[in-house]
Amino acid sequence: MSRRLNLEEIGRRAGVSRSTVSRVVNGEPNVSPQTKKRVESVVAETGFRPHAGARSLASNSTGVLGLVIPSAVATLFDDPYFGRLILGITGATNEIQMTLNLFLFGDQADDRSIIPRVVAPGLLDGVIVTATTMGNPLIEYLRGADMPFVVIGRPDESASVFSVDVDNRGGARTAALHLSGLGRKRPALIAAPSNTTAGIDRRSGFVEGVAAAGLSLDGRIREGDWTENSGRKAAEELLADRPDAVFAASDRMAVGAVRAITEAGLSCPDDVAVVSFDGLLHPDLASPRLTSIAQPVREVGERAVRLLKSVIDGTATIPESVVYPTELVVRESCGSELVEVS
Amino acid sequence: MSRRLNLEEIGRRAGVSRSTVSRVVNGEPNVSPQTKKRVESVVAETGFRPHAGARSLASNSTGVLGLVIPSAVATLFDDPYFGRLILGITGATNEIQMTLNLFLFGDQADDRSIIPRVVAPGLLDGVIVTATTMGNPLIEYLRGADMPFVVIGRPDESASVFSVDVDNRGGARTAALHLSGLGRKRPALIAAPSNTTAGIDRRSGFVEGVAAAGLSLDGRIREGDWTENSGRKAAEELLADRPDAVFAASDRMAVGAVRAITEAGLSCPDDVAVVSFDGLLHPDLASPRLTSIAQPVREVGERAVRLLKSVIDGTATIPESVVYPTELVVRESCGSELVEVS
DNA sequence: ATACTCTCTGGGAGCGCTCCTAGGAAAAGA
DNA sequence: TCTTTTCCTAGGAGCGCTCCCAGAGAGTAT
Repeated sequence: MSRRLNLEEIGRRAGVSRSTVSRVVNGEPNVSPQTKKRVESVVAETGFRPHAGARSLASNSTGVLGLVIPSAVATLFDDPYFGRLILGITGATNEIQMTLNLFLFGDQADDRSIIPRVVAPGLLDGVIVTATTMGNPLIEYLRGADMPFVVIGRPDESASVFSVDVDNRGGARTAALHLSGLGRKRPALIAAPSNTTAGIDRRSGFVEGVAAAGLSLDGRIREGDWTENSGRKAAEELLADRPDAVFAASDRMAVGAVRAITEAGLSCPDDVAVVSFDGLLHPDLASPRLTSIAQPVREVGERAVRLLKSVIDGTATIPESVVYPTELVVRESCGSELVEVS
Repeated sequence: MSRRLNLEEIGRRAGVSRSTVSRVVNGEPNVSPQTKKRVESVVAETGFRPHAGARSLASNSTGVLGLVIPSAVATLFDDPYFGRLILGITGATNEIQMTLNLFLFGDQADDRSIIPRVVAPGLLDGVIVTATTMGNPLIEYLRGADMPFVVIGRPDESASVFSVDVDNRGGARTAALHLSGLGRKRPALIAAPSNTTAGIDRRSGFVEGVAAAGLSLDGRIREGDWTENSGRKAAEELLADRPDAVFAASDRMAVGAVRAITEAGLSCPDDVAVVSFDGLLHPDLASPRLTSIAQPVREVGERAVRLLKSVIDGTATIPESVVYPTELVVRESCGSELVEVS
C-alpha cells in the first residue's frame, strides 16, 4: 500500500527524475533554482529522508564514525575521563554532520564478537580507538581491513599510525618538580597500570622529574588500577615509608590517597602533599581540593575526529602524532601558598 | 582489480550459490553439514564480512540502536549517571549482537540537524531516548517516522509510549521519612530542574514525605541544575533559614550542599543532615560519605534495551512503563547511627 | 510402480541509492 | 543563420544483500 518514500516517488511528485532529486538532496550543483525549490518543498512536506543503507551501498560511505573502548577499561567507565572524551568526540562529529557508533567492550569475550562488527564493511567510515593497552590486536585488524583509524593515546608499536595524545611524561615531570619546589624531600608515586602507555609515560616522567630535582623515590612506588580503592590501598602501603609528597597518576587514585592519609591521622597537605593527574574532577568533590596536572581531554577528542576525517577524505596520508600539552593547576592539596584572588 | 568480497564470490570459491552462503552466514537452517563447513572455511580464510548497508537495504533492518541524549543535558555529561547508563545500555546491546549509535546534542541548534539523522530510514532499528525535558519534540518525530523507541524516564505526555523509569517519587519520600525518623524537624529541599520529570517527581515525593511525617518545608526549597555549584548556591541560601536536614535531588548537588554547610562553619551531619539522590558517587569522593537514595541506573539501561528489542521484534505491542525501585543507602551524612560491620 | 513429503540448493527480483553517460535546451559565439 | 559551449535533466547500470519460489533429489507411504 503506502510504500516507502524514495527518490523516484519524490521525483514523480515534483515532476522530475530520481537523479534530480538526488542532486537536490545532496546539495549538488547544476540544478535550476525553480526545480530545486519545487523538489525541496516536496521533500519538506513529505518528510522524506534518503535511506542510509542504500546510500552506503551505492556510495560506499556511511557518514558514521566508530569509537572503540576496549575491554580493559569498560569497568572504569565511571571515570570522568570518558564522559569528557565522548563529549569532545560527539561535538566534533556533529559539526561535520556525521554520527557516532559506540563500541564498548565489556570483557575479553566481547572482543571476538565485536571486532568483526567494527571492521564490517558498509557500517563505518572510520574508527577512533581509545585506551589501548599494550599489544591490542584491534589495530592489526583495522589495518587488515583497511579501515581508516586514529588512536587516542600513544600506540605501543613503533608508530606509523595516526594518533592524538597528551604529554603524559612532561606533565608527570612537572608534578615532580613542583613538589620538589615546595620543599618536599620524600616523594612517592602511585602509578597507573603499566600495561597502558599513559601509565608508563606518567611513571617515567615522574621518575625523571624526581631525579632532575636531585631526589629519589627509594622504592616508594605502588601501582594502582585508576580507581579510588586502589589509590587508597597504595597510599596505605606507602605511608609506612613516611613520604611527604605523593603523585597519583589519576584524580581518582588521588582521592583514595587523600582518604588514606586522612584516616592515618595525617594532614594533607601539611604532612603529605598530593598532586594528581587528569584535572577532571569538580574541585568541590575533594577536600582538600586537588592540585592536578590537567589534560585537555575534550580537545583531544575533537582533534581525533578532525584527524580521522582527513584520513577518510585522503587529505592526510602520512601518519602523524599530535601531542597536547598538560597544565599544572594549583589548588590546595599540594600545600602551595595560594595567591588570593579577590 | 581486487574487487570487494561478496556472497557471490564466496559462493564461487566454495562451489555453491550466493543464497547458500547467505544462509550459512546468517545461521539459517536447511544447509547440509558438509556444505556449511565448506562455506564456513572459505569465509574464515577470506575474512569475509557481509556489507552492512546492503543488508540494511535488502532486509530493512540494521542491527543498530540509537541512544539520544538531548541538548539540555549535554553539559551535564560529567554526571556519573550517563556513564553508568551507557555501560548498561552497551552491555545489553552487545548481548543481543547489536551496535549502538550515540546522539549527543550539544545545543538546541544541533537538534535540527540531528533529529533528521535519527529518524533517517536504514540507519537505526530503534531508539532509546533519555533525559527528556517537558515537551520534547523528538518523541513526536519518532512517532511520525514510526521508528520504534523507548523512553528512559517518565515521559510527560499521558503515556502510550514504552518507558523505563525509577521510582523517583517513592525514593524522595523515603528520604523525607528517614530524616524525620532521625529526629530532624526542619527539612529543606534542593530540587532538580522542574522542566524534567525526574525533578518534578523527586520534589513532589519529598514534599509528600515531609507532610506525611507531620513536618513542613515552610518555603525551604531551592531549585538547582544538577551541578555542584548550584547545590552549593542553593544551600547557602537555605542555611539562612536554619534547616537541620537537607535533601538534595542529586549526588552532585549534595556535594555542593555539604561544601556550603562546612564553609558556613556548621557540621554535617551534626548540624545539618544531608541525603542525596542517585547513589552513584564513589563513597570516598565525599566527606562525610553521602547517605543516598540509590537508583539502579545500569539495570534501567539494560532493561531499556531489552524492551526496545521486543518492540522492534513486535513481541511487545502495548505500551508499558517499567518502574524500578530505589534503595536507601545509609552512610555518614545523615547522622544515622551506623551499625558496625566487623 | 506412483504419489507425496521433506531437505537442500540455485537464481530471479528487487531494496533505494549514486555514478555515469547521453541528450535536450538555452545561451553565447561565428 | 548555424555552430559551439554551457547548463540542466533523464535514465541505465550496478552496489551486495534478502526474500521467495522453483526444482532436484532422497526418502517414505500408498
